[in-house]
Amino acid sequence: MLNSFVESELQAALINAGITFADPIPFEKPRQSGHGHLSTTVCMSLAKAQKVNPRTLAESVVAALKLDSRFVSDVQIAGPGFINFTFTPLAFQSLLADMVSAGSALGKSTIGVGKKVNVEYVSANPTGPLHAGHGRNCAIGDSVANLYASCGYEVTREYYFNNAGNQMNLLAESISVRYKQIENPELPFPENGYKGDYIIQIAQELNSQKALVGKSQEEALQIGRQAGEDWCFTSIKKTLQSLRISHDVFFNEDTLYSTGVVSKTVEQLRNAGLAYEKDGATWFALTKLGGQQDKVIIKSTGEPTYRLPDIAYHRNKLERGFDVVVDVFGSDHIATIPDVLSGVQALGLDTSKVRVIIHQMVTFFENGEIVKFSKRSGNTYTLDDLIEEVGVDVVRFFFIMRTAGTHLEFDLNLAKEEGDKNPVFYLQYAHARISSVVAKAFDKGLSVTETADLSVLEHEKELLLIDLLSRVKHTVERACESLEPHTLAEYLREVAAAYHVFYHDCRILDSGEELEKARLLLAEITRRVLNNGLAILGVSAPQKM
RNA sequence: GCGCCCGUAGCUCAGAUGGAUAGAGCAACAGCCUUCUAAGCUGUGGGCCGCAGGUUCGAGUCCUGCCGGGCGUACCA
Repeated sequence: MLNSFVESELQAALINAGITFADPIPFEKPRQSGHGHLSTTVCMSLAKAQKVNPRTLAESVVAALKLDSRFVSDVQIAGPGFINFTFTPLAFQSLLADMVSAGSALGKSTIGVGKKVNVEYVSANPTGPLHAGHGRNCAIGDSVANLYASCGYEVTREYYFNNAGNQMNLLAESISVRYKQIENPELPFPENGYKGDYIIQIAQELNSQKALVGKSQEEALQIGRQAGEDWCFTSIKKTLQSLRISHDVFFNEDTLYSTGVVSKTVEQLRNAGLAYEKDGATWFALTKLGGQQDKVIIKSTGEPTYRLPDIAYHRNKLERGFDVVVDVFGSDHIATIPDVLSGVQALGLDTSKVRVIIHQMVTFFENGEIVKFSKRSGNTYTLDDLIEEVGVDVVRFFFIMRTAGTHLEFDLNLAKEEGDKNPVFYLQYAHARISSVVAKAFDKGLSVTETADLSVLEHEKELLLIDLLSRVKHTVERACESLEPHTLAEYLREVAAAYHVFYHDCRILDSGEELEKARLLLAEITRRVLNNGLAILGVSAPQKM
């Protein structure tokens, strides 16, 4: 980035002025072109502590500033105390040269090297196919995992497979009734049972295999339950596969019981005086930990509530030695997080390693109308349906392009539009355009030459593009650290826009022997940035469109 | 009631750690292809950044209180 030409010099100048400034120096890109290429507000933010006028401080800093005039052509103090820098084309060319020599490491960071991160996402209950709304969790989680990988972390992608608990009983019950209804259609279906057609399908399969013949009710439920779990697991995995998502670990909830982690956890909470019996249930004394109210962790029926296995599961993840443990949850799970973290902390584990992404819900719109989906009504709009309708690239991009904290309006009409209105195509088109030029250059015997003379790149649009491209690593790091993949999507849109402008104003092929090579290389670097970025978002980068 | 999230252009949304005249896409209007992909580019119009205080040299951004919407607030997950 352009910062690199002035950052250490500014530090030195500040020290020279008797000021030690531990934080990184704040830089920003001025909105107005008259304010140079880069700006710093460091004098304004330091002025108060130093009890000096910010402009005066800026003047003494600038006076002490020893900059390389090959790279920096102008330094101005402006407004209340901004220092604005203008750079020479050589500075930009040098940034581009760095990106060329970075090779396959372009846009990759090393901030996570040697660290292990676990990203848990999707984690939908195996009680049915993934529905369209699940797509947001899938896309966010997978992109975050990709971001961590791009930053050098060793990433474990994990799916918490909730195959124990009440909802599985309900699944078994639903299948069992559908099975019996084959003989006796009048039999009432459980009011809160899973009403989707897939339940009928599973029941019919069991029937055709005669799997329940001669079985007791209890055995039948068990078989139905397993059949349901298997069906859902297969269905979910298939959907994830078409979304280009592959988990390293499917963590089965029931192993928390079979390995005794759950009972051990209850025991520890009891010993710590944080669990007690009341009304036949076991309660978690959250009020002792600053919570609003105590919560049940084992029901009077003897079954645990979701909190207990969740605590045990987080304990398990932390004990596996991850430096960072990321959870991706929908906002409907928001209440559980503080409870679980309190529990984990009470067990003596370091919860500062846990980072939670909470995304808001998704509303699907079509023809200006809200489309309502109810998993249990049978009128299920599945993620498969959505993928089939709009394509994987659109699904992944639409779910990632907004900040997780806001409600997402998924415009199905826009998503289905295969043209300029659709924001995904804007990015892909830029990539395809570059690929096309590179291919065309190849046809005329010209290939991308990494040793091209970059000194011919002086056009304003070329410099703007280079400036933007040089921010790729920083953007990836920031998106990763803030767990906000949408900032990468936004960045890529800017890159595509800057390329389109460059492409429009600066002819590449036949622009002159040296210029042609240099511009072709610039285009290729842009292509790599787009390609890598799209890969992080799980979107394909087509050669042709 | 309480907790968390969100209120920015007609619509959908961006707005780095507080910075200079608040941005993009869509929609509307007007231009640009005998030349590398017009799925592109350029221009015009469009705003009490929910409201009211506060902190600050400076607030869309931080604090408080309202108003409006969402999600929670289970011996469901």
